[in-house]
Amino acid sequence: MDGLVLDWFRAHARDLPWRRPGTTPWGVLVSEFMLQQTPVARVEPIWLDWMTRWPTPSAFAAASRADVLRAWGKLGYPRRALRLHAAAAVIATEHGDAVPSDVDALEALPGVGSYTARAVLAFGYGRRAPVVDTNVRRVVARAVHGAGDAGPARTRADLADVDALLPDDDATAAVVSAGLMELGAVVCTARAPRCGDCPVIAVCAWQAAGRPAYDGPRKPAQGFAGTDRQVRGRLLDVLRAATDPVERAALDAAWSDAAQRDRCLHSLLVDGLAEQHDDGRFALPA
DNA sequence: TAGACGTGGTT
DNA sequence: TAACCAAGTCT
Repeated sequence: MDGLVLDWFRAHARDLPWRRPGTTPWGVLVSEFMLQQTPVARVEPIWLDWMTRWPTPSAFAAASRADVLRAWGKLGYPRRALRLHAAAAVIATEHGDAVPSDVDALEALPGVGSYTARAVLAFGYGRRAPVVDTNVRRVVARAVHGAGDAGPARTRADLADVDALLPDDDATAAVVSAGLMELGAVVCTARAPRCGDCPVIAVCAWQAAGRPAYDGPRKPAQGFAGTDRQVRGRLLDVLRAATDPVERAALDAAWSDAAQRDRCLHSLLVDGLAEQHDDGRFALPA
């Protein structure tokens, strides 16, 4: 299966900015942070701007958190921006401004988990590493296990499944990893897989089984309207848009439920996404 | 370990 | 239209 994925990817890979020659491991790390739970189309312009502005970890670490959060814009989950900022500081001071190239050092960085660490190894350093994201888990669930979808993560088993698909050679394995993700992203999609365009259809266990429907547990629907996440987003939007610290009244206007608003404002302060000045006004953190 | 954590496009 | 989905991590 790896050979099929390899040939298909070489012929059909999307031209994404962070895949272009010359992208540094730092550029890859930035892209992976931004792509956590966020679609490619929304990441592209922000990533381009980011790399021009902050081409190295140390350059980025020197920026203020307010500048970082404004540059992050409405990418979502802004705590990722803060974690990337903290990770850059560690890289600059403890790793000589070079993104680590071993799993343990990478996973020790804030905001870097099992997926991101291996993605950096594979796409930043051309190394053989089982890269397991939601796309790859779906591809493996179908093509290897014949299931309709992936179901809950089985971390160790997922890593082993993907590891078994990778060729020995580092450079080739890295491309296969990119190919498996690409396959899940553009062909073996969650809702309406384009099996007619699939390079592994001849060896796909799901296809062979007659494409049975997924029968495992469904992840609970994640609401948004009315949640603290929405309120935090509203409050942060006010702070991002303001050039000067804002009065509490400006934040009060962003959400009518006072108790929820206060709770969310407090949580933003605790998370380091906002701060209160001595005069009582609020702003993005310095 | 289940749930929190942003945002917006698609079906 | 409401629900689903998008290159996860942390607690």
